[in-house]
Amino acid sequence: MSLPHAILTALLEKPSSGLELTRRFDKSIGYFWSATHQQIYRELGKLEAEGLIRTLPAEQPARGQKKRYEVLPAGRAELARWTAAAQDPRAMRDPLLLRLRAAAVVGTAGVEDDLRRHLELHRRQLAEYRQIEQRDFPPDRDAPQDRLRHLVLRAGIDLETFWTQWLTHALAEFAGLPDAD
Amino acid sequence: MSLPHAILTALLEKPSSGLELTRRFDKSIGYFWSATHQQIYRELGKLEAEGLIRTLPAEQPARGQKKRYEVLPAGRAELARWTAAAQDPRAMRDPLLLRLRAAAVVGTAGVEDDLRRHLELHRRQLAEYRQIEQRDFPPDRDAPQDRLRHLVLRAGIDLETFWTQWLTHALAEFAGLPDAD
DNA sequence: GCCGGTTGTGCAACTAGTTGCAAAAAGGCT
DNA sequence: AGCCTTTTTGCAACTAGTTGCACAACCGGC
Repeated sequence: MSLPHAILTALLEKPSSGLELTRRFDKSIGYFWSATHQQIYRELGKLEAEGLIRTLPAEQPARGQKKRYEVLPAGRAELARWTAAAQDPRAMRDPLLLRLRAAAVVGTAGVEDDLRRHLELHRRQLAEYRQIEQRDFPPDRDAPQDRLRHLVLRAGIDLETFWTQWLTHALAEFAGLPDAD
Repeated sequence: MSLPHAILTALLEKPSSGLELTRRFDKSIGYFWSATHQQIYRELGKLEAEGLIRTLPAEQPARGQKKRYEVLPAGRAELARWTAAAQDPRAMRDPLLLRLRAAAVVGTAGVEDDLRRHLELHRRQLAEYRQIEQRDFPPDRDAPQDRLRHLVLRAGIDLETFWTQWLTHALAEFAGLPDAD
């Protein structure tokens, strides 16, 4: 039940059309909660039907026409409610770790290359986060909103750092393993 | 498409009934790929229909009767194929980080308590992993299977370590924030 | 010998997320 | 004006995961 709240957050940060939201879910918010444009359009429809958001009037509404949405008071209230409510951490599901478990049983052939590829991807993501940090969070700014957002970005940075380190370690381990069958 | 392969891996490690699998998905494999018993039973049916696993004969099959499954050669081949195939890392989705983004907009009321709760949960999980490490991976054992499984466990340990550190840092940050509204 | 809890299996209906495709509008080209 | 491409929105059908419940067997106590 997080997608609607991700959208409410994004719209509160800045009212947007479906496509603009889609773009923003490819970065920023999307780094922590990814979504495709179909999910977004469908959810926008639901949220509007529930009275949590509305389209900004302005232009005539027609197919292929930009519709900009903004959050209504009820939407903000719902987001505040959800934010304050306790939630259990979601169960982990990581295909890569699963694959290594499988490789322990059926052999490691082919895995190493993909580990290298993943390492490269995580390095890239880490570099991107670091760039954002430099751009958006210079040392002097510390309004509460900035500190919270910086905290979230920090989690991203530290997670990518973990993956690059772990993958490096894993590849070193593979180098010491007998040949894959 | 990972659940069937998680099950194949578990069954190769040890042939089991549906319930035994369910129990093992509450620990071990389940730490990296969680699944409910309904998912498991359904998938066992599919895998059997596809000829990747079969029930061990032995007892008479009846409702409420333990059925033990084992992996057939086709199943092992499919698992090897999947293990070797390249896969993209899955997009991140973390409700907690999303909540902090939302909190930056609608206020931090109520979040802090839940952060503390999460910290406690992650600490517990970390302690459990460490115990497993001590029990299953004494310093001298280093068969390739053990090294791979240890590597996976290490990822779990490092991830939980990251979360406890990050949550600790987050709570410290909260302490320095103006009062939540 | 049957009664009630536990064990083991499973169906049905639901929510969440993905994939493939298409249609309306806008803008450029000639 | 007519055509082509890109932008923006959206439907439909699918796969994956969750929730709630049901039903049979088995196991103990009385």
